[in-house]
Amino acid sequence: MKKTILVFGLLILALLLLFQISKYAIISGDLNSEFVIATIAIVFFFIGIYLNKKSLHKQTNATKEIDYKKIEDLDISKREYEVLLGISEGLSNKEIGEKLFVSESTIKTHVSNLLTKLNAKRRTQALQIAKDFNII
Amino acid sequence: MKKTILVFGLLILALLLLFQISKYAIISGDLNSEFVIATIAIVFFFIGIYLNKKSLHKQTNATKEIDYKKIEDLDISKREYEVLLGISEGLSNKEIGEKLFVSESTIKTHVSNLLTKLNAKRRTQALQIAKDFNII
DNA sequence: AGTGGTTTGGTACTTTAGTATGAGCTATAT
DNA sequence: ATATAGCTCATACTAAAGTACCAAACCACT
Repeated sequence: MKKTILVFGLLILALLLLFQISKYAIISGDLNSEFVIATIAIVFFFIGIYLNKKSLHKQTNATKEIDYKKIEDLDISKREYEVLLGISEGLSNKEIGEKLFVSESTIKTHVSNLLTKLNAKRRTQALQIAKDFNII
Repeated sequence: MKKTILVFGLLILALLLLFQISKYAIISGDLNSEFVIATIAIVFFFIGIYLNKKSLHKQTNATKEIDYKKIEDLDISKREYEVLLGISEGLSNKEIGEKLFVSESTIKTHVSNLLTKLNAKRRTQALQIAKDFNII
């Protein structure tokens, strides 16, 4: 939000600056009006592209970004979240245990708690729910 | 490609038109130069936004589209693909069977064949691979 | 020093998942 | 007509996954 205001502020400043430049240029006859207008058109054309790319990028990223607040709301601990990531990579409990240097029993406990917190019956369902919540 | 050429052609035409309009407007003194320049700036600003939005939209859709050719390449049958979708919804074999009106045994067969074709050890891994291949 | 939350891990058990194999049934292409 | 491929289903089995319960160790906070 603050960035948007800043960008538009700079945009207005640039616009005013171009006004003055073009006025003097046309009056003094140093440059012809076509050239000034073409320059302005091109500059604003690319400003439009640039701003749009930024805002669209934010949107697409926003849907892909992880909702860390949701993870907290669901009361999922750091370790449980690591296990969830392991599941999303298609690993077995044993493999997740090896990756995190703990026993398979521990992973089972984490998975069981995760399923309760995500209100899922299976790990595949947990993945689906986690995706809906944008936490993976 | 053809559309791009058309759009840029129209863009150039619009530019030329604006040149003429602005020239006459400034010479005849009907409009002041600030107004003309501001109009041009705004018009091209929005043209930039519009064109960018279109091109970006195509890109984001392309990456999300399902690669049906890849499904064929992997030799995945229609029924097997339906089972894969069931898995991605987090359903159990039994639930997938109920959804497709076949027995759990049948689903097990399909799943087993799917895992072989996707070169996966588990259904969760199959999901991960299927996502990489853009087939779900 | 005690409390609460997290992490760890074990046992014992039930439930799913997955494999291997065989077999019957269709539609379709040769 | 007879392969061929896909879909169906069953049995019997092994391997994971998941539940329930318990308990110890740890860390941060008061």
